[in-house]
Amino acid sequence: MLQSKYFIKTKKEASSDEVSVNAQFLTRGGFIDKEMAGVYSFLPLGLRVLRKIENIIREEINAIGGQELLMPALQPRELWEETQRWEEMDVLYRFQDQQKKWLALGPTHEEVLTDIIRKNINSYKDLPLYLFQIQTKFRDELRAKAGLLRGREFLMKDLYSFHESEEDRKNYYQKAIKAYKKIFKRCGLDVLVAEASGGAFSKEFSHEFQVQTPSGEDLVVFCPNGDFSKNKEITDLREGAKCPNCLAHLIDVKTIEVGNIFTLGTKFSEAMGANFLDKNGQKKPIVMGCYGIGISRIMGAVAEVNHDERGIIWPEEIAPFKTHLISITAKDKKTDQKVKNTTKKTYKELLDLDIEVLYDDRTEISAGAKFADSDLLGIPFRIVISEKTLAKNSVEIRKRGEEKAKLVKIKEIFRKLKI
RNA sequence: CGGGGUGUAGUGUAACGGCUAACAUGUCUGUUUUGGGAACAGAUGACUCCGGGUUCGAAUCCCGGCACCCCGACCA
Repeated sequence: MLQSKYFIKTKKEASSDEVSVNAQFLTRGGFIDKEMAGVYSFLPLGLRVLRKIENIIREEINAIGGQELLMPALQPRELWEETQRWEEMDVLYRFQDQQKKWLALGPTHEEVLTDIIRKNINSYKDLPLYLFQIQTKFRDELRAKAGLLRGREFLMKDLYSFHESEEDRKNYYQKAIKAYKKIFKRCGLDVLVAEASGGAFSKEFSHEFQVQTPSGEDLVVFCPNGDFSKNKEITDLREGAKCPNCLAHLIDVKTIEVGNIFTLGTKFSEAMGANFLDKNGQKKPIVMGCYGIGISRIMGAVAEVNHDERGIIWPEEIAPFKTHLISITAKDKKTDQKVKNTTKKTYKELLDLDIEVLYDDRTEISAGAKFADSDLLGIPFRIVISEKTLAKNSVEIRKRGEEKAKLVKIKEIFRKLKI
């Protein structure tokens, strides 16, 4: 991608009404654009990141049997009344259409999917079944805040599982935990898997996937040995208390919740009449589970956790590009032509090797400005080609986040980047 | 929803109740420059959030609204 043609407008200064780190860097880097409180556009650069996160999730959920579908955001009031949530859910966007019919904008999709299931599933032979979607959710938060961390409109992956028995559901729950761990690892996030309240759904605990960071809004108490981890809302234990399992001292940390998995049991299937016939011809409610991941929130969380004073440091798998190729103009025209030619050639070779590259081909921008932009964008590898490097028949490669750059032979970089 | 704060060119800031609302940055045109946000010259860009009021006179004071941010509550 040629940077001169690409829609990236970086900003030197952050807007004063955004305080959170993720909003500041994502806005300054031209990843997102704020439309109103808790509502953002994803600009081309930011969308690349979002899509990468999406694809990681898609791959891992497919790997545990998930089948992707897409449900409507626009939903009828009647469906929500079946589960009492039309009145109960405070964050539900409700509005009337031209014919004065009440509609909702989906904050979650248990109702819609349970409706689909009751219309289509009747037999134990169709179970288990795992359906998921990646879709924009709408929640009327009284206080949207912290950039992408708590929006009123945000991208989420929601997976729902349907089972014959509670036992089968529990097995799948464990599978989901494993898949989730993989997903977050690939996104470059270390997560704590914390027990939390089952909410309105269940007396059983749910599990939250929590990223540690001082800017988090949740509080998790955990054991450094890894055998205790709970959201503070369900425990009285605090920092310094002894771990009930190993007696080590517990630690309090602030966290951002990036995923949460719930036991639904038969709450929705009973309320909405989603039943199946078992082997003995007995009619039973379908046993359900649900599993969410905040995709846009992951993007924000990564920025919160992974940055320095100059900008974001994207983990490789979700970076908008793998390499940032920069050429620096030389004084002498002939030399400059040589620098440009070498850079162009390198650019083509990277493209041929399917290595995603953003080529800063802008000519009227100073070297310093290019470097500053590069640090702000946070692309994992920066390759600089200039008069200096060519004199040594080399190019410079630097990993974002590391201070020192290395001079390597041009051919070397392809080998290095292939890893 | 309770509490607090802030609204002035795209962005960041300034302006005693009183001249044509200033400076920086960005953007555009030229010249020059290119290893850490270069220099000069010129240009562009604001119904000072909206509505009312006080006043000879309001960006500035008062009232109402709206928007945004922060703390708390809330968070399938």
